[in-house]
Amino acid sequence: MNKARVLVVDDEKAIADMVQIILYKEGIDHVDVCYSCQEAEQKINTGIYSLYILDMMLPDGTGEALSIKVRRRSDAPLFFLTAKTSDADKLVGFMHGADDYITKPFNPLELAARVKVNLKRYLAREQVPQVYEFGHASLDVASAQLIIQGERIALTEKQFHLLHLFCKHPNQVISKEQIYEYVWGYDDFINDNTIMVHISKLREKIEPHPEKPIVITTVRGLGYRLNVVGDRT
Amino acid sequence: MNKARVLVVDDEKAIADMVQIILYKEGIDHVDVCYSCQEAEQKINTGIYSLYILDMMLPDGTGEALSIKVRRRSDAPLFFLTAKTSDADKLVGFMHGADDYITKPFNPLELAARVKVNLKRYLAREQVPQVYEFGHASLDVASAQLIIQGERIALTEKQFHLLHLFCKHPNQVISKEQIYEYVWGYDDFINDNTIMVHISKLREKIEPHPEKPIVITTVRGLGYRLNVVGDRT
DNA sequence: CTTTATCGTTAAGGTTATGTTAAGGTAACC
DNA sequence: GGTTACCTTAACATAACCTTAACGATAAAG
Repeated sequence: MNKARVLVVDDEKAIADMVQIILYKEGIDHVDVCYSCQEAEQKINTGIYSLYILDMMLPDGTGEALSIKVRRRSDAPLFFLTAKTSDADKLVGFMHGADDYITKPFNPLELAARVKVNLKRYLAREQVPQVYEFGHASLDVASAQLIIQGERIALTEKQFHLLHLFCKHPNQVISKEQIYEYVWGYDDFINDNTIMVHISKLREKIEPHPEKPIVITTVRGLGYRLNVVGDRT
Repeated sequence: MNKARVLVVDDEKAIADMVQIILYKEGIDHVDVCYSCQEAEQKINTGIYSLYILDMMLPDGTGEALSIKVRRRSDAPLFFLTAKTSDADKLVGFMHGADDYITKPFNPLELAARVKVNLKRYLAREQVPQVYEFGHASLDVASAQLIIQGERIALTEKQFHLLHLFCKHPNQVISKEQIYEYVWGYDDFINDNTIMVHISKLREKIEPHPEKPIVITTVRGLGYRLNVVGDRT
């Protein structure tokens, strides 16, 4: 939700700013506001937004006209803001292009709830399968499998958790205490050696030459490190 | 839109029937109506609906409880009907599971518009396959039958839901908790072993060599996985 | 209303993969 | 060269899993 970007267009500054504040309180940091169609069109053309809130009546155009431009750039959810006086017949037409509509004056909590529902649904759709790349291999988290040259290799539970931990913190030295805490949990004490054995078994699967590890290297006295070249964390 | 099926649950017969008529006028022919949770649960479990409209307060339960059961079977849009007196704080919580909420008394045109918007979006993205293919077999969802080399094999209810869950998330490790939640639900506690027995019986039907499973493989300590690509474990 | 069949669950016994331990070995650092 | 930290192999114990069979509930058939 935090990476979502919302555009609010309303010529009444008080309302536009209020919407911004409401959404900000809901943890949506990027809320852009503008007060005219002209301004709005430029921003719409960037296509970076995950949700649009458009007033129906603007001094230099209509929200409906704007919505058409939005739909050319994006299929993100689109809300209309409308005065309560507008007759209901119109709303059916408006809803054709919109995902929701809010009548003024509106309940801030309702607005927030509707925005969040739509954002969640929209953002969920673009979630990609989580795959970490490192060196010549990659880890498919969903299936708990290693992928090396297209071949899928099974991992045991401990091996998977171990590798998953490394993938979450690439190029970082991870101490045995951290490993122990993440993979085994707080309660039990286990032998140092247990970790080493598991590292060893893991290296058999991911290292081209397990006797000379380059993917997971040991850092004496500190821990282990997963080496990733093109690191995008 | 004509193939859409909508379920309306409200103990006030007048309202439920009115909703049915409104939607009928909009060209939605299949609108099922029921007046209690008990009735509703049976219909929900069929999972055939493309949209749900649930009253919050029912004589034998809450709409929220029903929504949980809906979400186990379907990700179709879900509306809440609520009395206007309900304070707005609650609505935020309710909206977590819902896609929209309507306050009574409601504007028929608004209801129709909201339903159509959500149906359109859902049906457009849906393309829920009626038949899932995996390995040498496939699952026909409509008839709850396995198809192996043209031969149709019956599945029991639990076997079907189990396999359906796997088909929805191919190549993903599914934990016993997830299986339990989807197939059995929150209410009861069941033995781990129950799941194993059902997996076993399912394997008898779909595996070429049940003693050496390749379609549904177990991932020790994590769960089970349906393998749809030609990979071995 | 009784019988039959089906299905889901439980219990028991067997199997195996997996994590751990222990022991001998190797590389790094002073 | 001695000490420390780490690596690897193989054996072992066991938790996790699989299967069979029996039981009880529920629905269908007689």
